[in-house]
Amino acid sequence: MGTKGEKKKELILNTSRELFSRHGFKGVTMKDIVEACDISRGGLYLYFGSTAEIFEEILKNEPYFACRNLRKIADKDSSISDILGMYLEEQKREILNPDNISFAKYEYYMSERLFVKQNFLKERFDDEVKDLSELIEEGKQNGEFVNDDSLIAAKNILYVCEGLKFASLTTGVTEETVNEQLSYMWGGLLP
Amino acid sequence: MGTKGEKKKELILNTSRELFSRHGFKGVTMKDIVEACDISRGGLYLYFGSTAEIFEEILKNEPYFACRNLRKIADKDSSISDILGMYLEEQKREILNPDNISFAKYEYYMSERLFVKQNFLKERFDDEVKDLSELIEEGKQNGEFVNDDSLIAAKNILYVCEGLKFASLTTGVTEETVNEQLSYMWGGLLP
Amino acid sequence: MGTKGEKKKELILNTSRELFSRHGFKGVTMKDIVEACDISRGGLYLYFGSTAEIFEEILKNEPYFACRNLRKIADKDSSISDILGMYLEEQKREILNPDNISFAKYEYYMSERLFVKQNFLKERFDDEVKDLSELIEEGKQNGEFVNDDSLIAAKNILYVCEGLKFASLTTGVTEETVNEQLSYMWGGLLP
Amino acid sequence: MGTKGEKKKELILNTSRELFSRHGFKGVTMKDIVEACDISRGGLYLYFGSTAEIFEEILKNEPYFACRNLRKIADKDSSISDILGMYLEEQKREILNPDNISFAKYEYYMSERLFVKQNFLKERFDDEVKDLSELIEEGKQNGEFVNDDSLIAAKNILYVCEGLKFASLTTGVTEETVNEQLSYMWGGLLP
DNA sequence: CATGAATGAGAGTTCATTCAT
DNA sequence: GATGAATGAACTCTCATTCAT
Repeated sequence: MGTKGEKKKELILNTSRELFSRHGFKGVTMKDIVEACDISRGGLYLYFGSTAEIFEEILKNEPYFACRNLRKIADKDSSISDILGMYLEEQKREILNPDNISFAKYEYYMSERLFVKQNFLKERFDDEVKDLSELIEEGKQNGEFVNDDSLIAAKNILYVCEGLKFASLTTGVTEETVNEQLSYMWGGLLP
Repeated sequence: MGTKGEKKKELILNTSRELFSRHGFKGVTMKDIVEACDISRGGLYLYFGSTAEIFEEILKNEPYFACRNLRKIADKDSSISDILGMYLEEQKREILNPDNISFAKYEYYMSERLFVKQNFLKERFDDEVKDLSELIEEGKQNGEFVNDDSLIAAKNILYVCEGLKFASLTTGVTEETVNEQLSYMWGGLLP
Repeated sequence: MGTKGEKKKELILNTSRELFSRHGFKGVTMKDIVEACDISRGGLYLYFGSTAEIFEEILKNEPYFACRNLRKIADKDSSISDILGMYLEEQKREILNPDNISFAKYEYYMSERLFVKQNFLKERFDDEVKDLSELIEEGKQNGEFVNDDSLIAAKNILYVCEGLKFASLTTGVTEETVNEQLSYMWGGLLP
Repeated sequence: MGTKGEKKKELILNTSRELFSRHGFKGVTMKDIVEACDISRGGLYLYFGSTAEIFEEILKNEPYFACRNLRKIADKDSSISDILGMYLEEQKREILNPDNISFAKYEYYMSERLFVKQNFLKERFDDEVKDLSELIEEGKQNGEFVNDDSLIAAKNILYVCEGLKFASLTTGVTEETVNEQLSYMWGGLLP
């Protein structure tokens, strides 16, 4: 169990996550958080000094790496294709639903100009590439997939998804377009 | 020659572009622009009603490297592959040397996401898709390329490039990574 | 025919009257007038220095005194009751339709604190009282009306109408209420 | 005793009332109030969001002299006529000695006319009509008064008084005029 | 620890008024 | 005369942040 202080911190983080997902990073003020949490202004400042601080904390706590997690929850007898299919389904969901903290995340890194060689986003991305490429490699080993370089293929999938996510925010994408693209990538892996 | 009003507008746009490049979209206020342009508060409002309005105007004026233009400047005896190669070279250049205002652009679309739907970005993107798919289709007709659906392939190229551009600003990408991805896409088109 | 200058002045006054009727006195700015007249800012200032100046000019030009005018346009064989009936009809119309310059007029005198012994409004009101009382007196002479003091009766009618006009702006009045009140006053005059 | 917040609110209302009385409704800005109260800009907004809000609150707090109250303080053996007489005396007093804030009140309702519909003024007026008509009805029952419809008669009295109050601020009214009108209305009730 | 009233800097916006052309 | 771009003062409103209780 957590102390009272930990519980309040928890409350702040959970509530703020909801707000950031809905309104983006810059769209949430300390005042908004105070009101949504129904705590006092001073109370919030006891735990966090700014929205950026809260946001960073949220990002650290984010359960990331859908690919690795997927393998854990997948049935014993799921094929690699099954797992990749589930992964792409999840990506599709994220692309089509813009009320997602990942957009606030991008916004945050854009506006704060936190472009550093080894930043948080990069770590996550690299992890994701690694695990996805291992998945594909495995599929290649057991004959499900055919491709030259699993690492490049994995990156390709992630870049396309990234591009689609951005497009979904700017120009909009239809579900059909997403399906087409996912199928196209899929086609590049099959024999 | 431009009228006095046009010159003032020009001044505002150029100065603002500089500011947005340096401080991002949300980092620039109407007041900042007024001061940087050394004009009066009211004077600015004669031309633009908000930073968003100014920013959109700047984006509209940004030169972009259309596929269509390439065909015009290409040699008579260039093959379709040559032209596509040039196009991808240009994309690579853009990915690896992002203009400073690109930061602000992504930031803008991330944070303003609820307000944009039918915009000029979409138009531009659709044009680009159309031209690129026609190019690929032509390559298919004359046997240079092999692919099922030129439209989907064109979109794929553009989404990957978008993903790479975005990544270049957030996580960073090496030239090698860009090369790999462009080759990978290229591979998907060849017989 | 008027000179060019007089025509422009005319244009300004007519257009402004429309605006004041719709938006009240304080609801109209010099800018509004400039735009509605489609003239230049400087042009307006050549003729009038402020909205108050324009408004005063409009009030001066107002064709007032409905009672006296009514008698002129009434049929030869109209009875006094007929004329009074028409007069009250007109009052009713003004009470129920708040898009009327008379409200702007009150607003103006309220906000400008132009309460002077012998002001414009007082003159008009006194004229109205005089003519209306003469009308009633005439009705009394020819046996249509019965009342003690025509002057007091005339004032009564005007004060009730004033009260109703104000109520129409603040609490609202139904047509039924207006009818009741007009009938009630009418009843006080009949034998 | 009042809480600290209530005291501050009190301070704001009292100070604003003074300002509105002196400068009218439109003549007072939030800034003026802030300065007069010697509080911070933000501090004022904690309590009220606009001058209109403050003004409405002031009007709500204004004591008014209800017919109902009169009956309570009247002698046991006062006749209905006595009570009505007292009521009209009070009205006369109000007409001839308008509070300074009355200017602002009329100005407010004149200029804000589009935004008000169901408001407390209406409630108050309706209450007053009800009580006054009951009084008259009672007088009719016991033979003191003779009239067709007590409700209409009550409204008539109130509209005349309203008209007189308004006139007292714009064109001015003499005590004699008020007396005449009150007598005239009185005459309409007597047998 | 916790509160929430209070602060004050600063952003946005409007408009009367001027003045070079 | 006529124009309309330009000015700048003034006002509204919001928020991060502090601090007495």
